[in-house]
Order: sequence, then structure tokens, then C-alpha cells
Amino acid sequence: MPELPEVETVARDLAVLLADGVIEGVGHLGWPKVIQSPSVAAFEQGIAGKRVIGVARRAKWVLIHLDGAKTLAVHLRMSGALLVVPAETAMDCHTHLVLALAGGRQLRFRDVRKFGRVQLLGPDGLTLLDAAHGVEPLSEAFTVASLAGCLSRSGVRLKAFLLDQRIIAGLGNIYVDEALFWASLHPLRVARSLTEGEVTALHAAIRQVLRQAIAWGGSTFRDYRNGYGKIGGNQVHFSVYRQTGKPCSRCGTAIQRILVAQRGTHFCLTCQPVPSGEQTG
DNA sequence: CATTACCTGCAA
DNA sequence: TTGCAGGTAATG
Repeated sequence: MPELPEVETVARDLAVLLADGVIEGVGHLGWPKVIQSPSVAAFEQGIAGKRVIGVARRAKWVLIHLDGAKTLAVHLRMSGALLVVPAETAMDCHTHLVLALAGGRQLRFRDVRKFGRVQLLGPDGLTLLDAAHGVEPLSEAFTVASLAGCLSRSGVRLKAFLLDQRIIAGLGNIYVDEALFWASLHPLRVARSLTEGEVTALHAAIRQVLRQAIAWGGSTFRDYRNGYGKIGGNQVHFSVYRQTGKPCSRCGTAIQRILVAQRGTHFCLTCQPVPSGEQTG
């Protein structure tokens, strides 16, 4: 499910739901592999009795900061969800980790595909996680000039460039396709081939599609839920993602789907042309 | 750079 | 039955 807008929505929900909350301990662990580090025993021991002091997002990670300089870091991968519910709420077989909260509530991690992971990090682990990721695209540090610099140093195609979390953090398959459409750029364009005007358009498109998606509470086509278990609202605003064969909202041409970097890639051949003489693979 | 692995469920 | 799905790490 989650790209930047979905993770941001979950983090904002949990900031409210978990404000001043206390984690009493692990109430249920149905799939031990969900705990990536430290060991299950150290995780259970390290999390018991901790108070939540804040919730944030970095890249596609939800960061639940605890007292004692610990951070519960959660990556939802494809189908994970973090939910705060009353303890008596029915649980299904896809709920892999339950943290008991003081006051009769629970923080539950549910994940149909079991790709999601949870870590309990100290300060050093948090620094490493941060260092492994590129610029936050909604931050002040993400400028046209910084994007131009990254693009100029890369010979890969735009689709792969934008999916690379080490360069820009938080974009995924949905918002890469949407941003490229709004910037009128073909996904197979080579990063360093963009003109100044194209870089400016891409920068604006990335920020616009992410801001719009956050405003709608993220995109749900299947598994994504916010911290309250509700679906997002942005999926009805897709221009190209999963719109194969439908008419382009701008020109009416049927939306194409191709495979790029092993990912389904959606675009309008009329609005996002490959310039003559450029590489298409 | 491309391919495979990790998982389950749903639609064609 | 096959292919495909919001992601990433580990392989050739």
C-alpha cells in the first residue's frame, strides 16, 4: 500500500491516537519474522512500559518515538496497516503483532502479504535509517537545483530514478507514474537528458501529486488503511495509474501500460512523448 | 543492469 | 491456472 502520502497519513493519525500513550507490552505475535531487529526477546523487553513521545515519518517508515531513546520503526511495504483499536476488537489471521496500550487499547500491525517489518531502534539505528534515504520531496531541501543536480549525475531512466529511495525518499509506483504524467515526461527518458524546463516541471509535479494525495488521505485500491482503519480518497483522482485503456484526461488518447524496471508503468503516449533520437530501450 | 525471492489474494 | 499487486533486499 504505502508510499509517502499513505505513510504520512498513518503517521499523522498515530500522532493523535498515540499521544502520551504507554505501551504495556507485546500482546500477540502471530508471525515472529515481522520483528526484523532486535531479537524477539530483546524487542519485547525493550518496548515494555515505554511512553510514546511523538510519531513521525521518514521516507516510507513510520517512526514511533518512545522515551528511553528508542524508536519503533515500521515499514508497511505492500499491504501493511497500523491500527489503534479497543482491545476487544475482533482480530483476524493477518494481524501479526499486537502491542497492548494502557487504557484498554491496542496498536495492531496487520499485513496480508507479510512483507512489512518492525524494528526497535536506538539512536545509532535511527541515524543509519535516515542516512540510507535521500531528500524528503516535500521539504525545503528539495529544490529545482538539487533535483537538477541529481538528475545530471544519473544515466538511468526516469522511472527507475524516481523509485530509488536513496535519491528521493517516499515515491513509489503510483506517484512516480502520476508525477511523470503531470510533468509530461515519458518514463523511459534518461535522467540526465532533461532540459531546465523539464526539471522544473518534474519538481513541481512531484510536490503537487504528493500534496494532493495527502490532502485526500492517501490512495486505497485494496489494502491501504489509515490509523483509524479507513480507506483513503485519492484513488479516484488517478490520471494514469491503473487507468490502462481509459482515455487520457488531457487529450483522450488511451492510457498505455508497459513494464519498466519490472514495474507496471502507466502513461499517455501523446502527452508524454519520447523525443526523436532519444533512447527508449 | 536484470532477475529472483519474499507472501497472499484476487481477477482475468 | 496464470498473472498481477502499493516494496525492497539479495542475487547474477
